[in-house]
Amino acid sequence: MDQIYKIFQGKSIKLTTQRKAIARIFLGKHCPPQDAESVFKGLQGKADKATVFRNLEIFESAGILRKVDLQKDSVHYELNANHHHHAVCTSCGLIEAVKCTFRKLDLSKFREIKDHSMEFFGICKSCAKG
Amino acid sequence: MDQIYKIFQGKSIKLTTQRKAIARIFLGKHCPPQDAESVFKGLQGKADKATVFRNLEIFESAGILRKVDLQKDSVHYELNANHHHHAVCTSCGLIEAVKCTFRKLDLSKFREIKDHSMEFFGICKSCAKG
DNA sequence: TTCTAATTGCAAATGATTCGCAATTGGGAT
DNA sequence: ATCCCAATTGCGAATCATTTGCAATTAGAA
Repeated sequence: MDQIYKIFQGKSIKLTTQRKAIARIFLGKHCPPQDAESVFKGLQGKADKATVFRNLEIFESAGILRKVDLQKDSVHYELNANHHHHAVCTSCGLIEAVKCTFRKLDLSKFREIKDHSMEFFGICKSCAKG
Repeated sequence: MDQIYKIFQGKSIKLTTQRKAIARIFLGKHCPPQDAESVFKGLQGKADKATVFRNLEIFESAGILRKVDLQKDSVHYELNANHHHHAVCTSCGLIEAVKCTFRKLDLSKFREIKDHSMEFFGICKSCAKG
């Protein structure tokens, strides 16, 4: 549980009960990327939805969470640790974690790359059978 | 100009004036990824915005366009040809095309990968100077 | 414990995208 | 070339994710 406090260490963010509850959700084992709606539901009334949106953004700025783009209608976030990517089944939504195979690239117009996304879309074995 | 007709060849999509106008935009030289709003503006009244949304989706299903995720608030599309990726300047929005450096990966739960995204976010040289 | 700036909840505002439906139109059949 | 009809369009209203204003609450420093 003090994993939660560790997360906020050194960040100038007040430790509100809402924030602890939100962090707790992302700290769950194998927690898949979450959007505001799913976090809000997971909170079962422990925080307002606007508060969830506000904090997802704050957590991202603080480096606690990172944005994940799964080509869904809403923005997803996950813990910013154990850098990896995702394969998403476009049929059932299943998400599998994927190692990063990113190689150096040379860009003529850029000074510095700070982040990158790399997601894969396809059909999982289970849906392929159906 | 008949490049436009070639695009629709073999697809069961009616060649409306609106669709030709939309296609023409994407066929422009070095056309960066466009969202519905920018396409709509580019059309200067030649099509309704709902028509733009509908056709971007139809074009994508037909394999004419592909979705690009630039971590902006709206969905962007570009011509589905010359497979490549993007580097986006998070300060000024500049987009540079990037070669695909995607390597094989092994997925345990997937039968088949149909598509992938890989975008880079950073600061361009011009913004770094400012 | 007190104080104050940060944070929250609520409700209203935005902005992107979608939908319903009547009017229009492309393109095959005649 | 003309007719016909399903596909497509324009318009406006609806939806959905996300943001914002503001008064009430609260964490944490003094």
